[in-house]
Amino acid sequence: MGYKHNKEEILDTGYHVLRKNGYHGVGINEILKEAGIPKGSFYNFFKSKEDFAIQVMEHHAMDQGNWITRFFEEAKGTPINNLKSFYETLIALNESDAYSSGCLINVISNEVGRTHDSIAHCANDCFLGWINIISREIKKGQDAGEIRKDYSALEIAEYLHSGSYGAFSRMKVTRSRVYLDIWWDMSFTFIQEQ
Amino acid sequence: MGYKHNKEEILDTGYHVLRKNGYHGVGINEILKEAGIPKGSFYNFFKSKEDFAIQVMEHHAMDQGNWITRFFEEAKGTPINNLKSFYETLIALNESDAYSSGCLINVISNEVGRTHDSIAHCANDCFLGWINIISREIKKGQDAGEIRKDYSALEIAEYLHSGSYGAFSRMKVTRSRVYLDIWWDMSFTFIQEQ
DNA sequence: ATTAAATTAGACCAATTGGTTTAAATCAGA
DNA sequence: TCTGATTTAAACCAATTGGTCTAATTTAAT
Repeated sequence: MGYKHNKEEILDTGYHVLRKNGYHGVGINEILKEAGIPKGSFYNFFKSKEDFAIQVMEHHAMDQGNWITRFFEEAKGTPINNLKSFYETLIALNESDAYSSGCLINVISNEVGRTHDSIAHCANDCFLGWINIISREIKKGQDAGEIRKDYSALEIAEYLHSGSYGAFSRMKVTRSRVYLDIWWDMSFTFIQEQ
Repeated sequence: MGYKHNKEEILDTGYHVLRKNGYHGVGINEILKEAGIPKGSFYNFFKSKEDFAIQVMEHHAMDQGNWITRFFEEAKGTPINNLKSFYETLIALNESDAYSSGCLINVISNEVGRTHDSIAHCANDCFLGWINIISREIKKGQDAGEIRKDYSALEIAEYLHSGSYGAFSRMKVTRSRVYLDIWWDMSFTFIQEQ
């Protein structure tokens, strides 16, 4: 049967609350209330708030990583078209909260990346995981002659990652996807084989 | 003679402290201690912490805007080379704190852009100011035949802004400029006239 | 020199912070 | 069914949070 509460659901609540409020923007008590668990359970599962945040990040990174992998597995188009629709989907996902939140890892790492080494390190690991998956599809695009080869697949993946994250940050202050769309259009023009 | 303390020096301290710790990562008392002013003076100058943060952001945006303007005025090269050395300088500026902080406006807006509308709005205004200055140099580059013309100067400026900010976020979690360098190299390859 | 406004100083406040503690309840395995 | 570990529950803690308040001091203008 198991106990009343389990880590997964606390991590899930944590994802939503931290993404919206950031790390210092929300207290443990509010997370507890939101998740409907007592404080004793929380400190039974997590040794500190920082530990909690890291586990939330890792959990989300895994979920998201699986989602990206599946996306490319199931995608029916050519590599560059799959990449285009991947980012289009990623952008569209932000409509649900009026383009106000952005990526959990980006929010947290920008906030406390300087003061919490372990969180900065964890964030980078999360990013690298996603970037590696995406770079494989880029490699396919290069092999198919769709994507330019003067930069490596990994470099292009890093480049797309940086670009999209900057545009996501801009999305957050404008509450609109227009800069993401500019980024998307220009990026895919730039990386295609001439 | 004026009173003992003035707003400028409090705003200056605020810039450094907020850039390092974020908005919720530092309390007013610590800012007060750092700036060496009593609480009464603070609430005489600023009506709230949020008001303070906004004024810090605006003050920094103006300083930085003047610096960018002067940079291009004094730059001796062709437009695209001026832009290259501008971003190179911007990146190099982050060596002093081991690439751990990044841009104040980016940090604050990512942290509380969702929960503090006025801060999000202010951040966007700050960005637009800088982007406009940069886009004028891009326009010169287009007129000189150095920069591609299939996107407007403003679009390219927005694109460079997003890209660099994403790379700055990555800088923060890796404590290194490598992704900024990748971004720099690729971006200038992409935007140059073919 | 007088005055009113601005500034300085810091004690004070209720609310909240992350975290600890203790005890009861619940579980899986022998 | 007994046992030891895990989980639940919430009272409790010192420290800190953003902010208020009052009084003293300093300033610039009259």
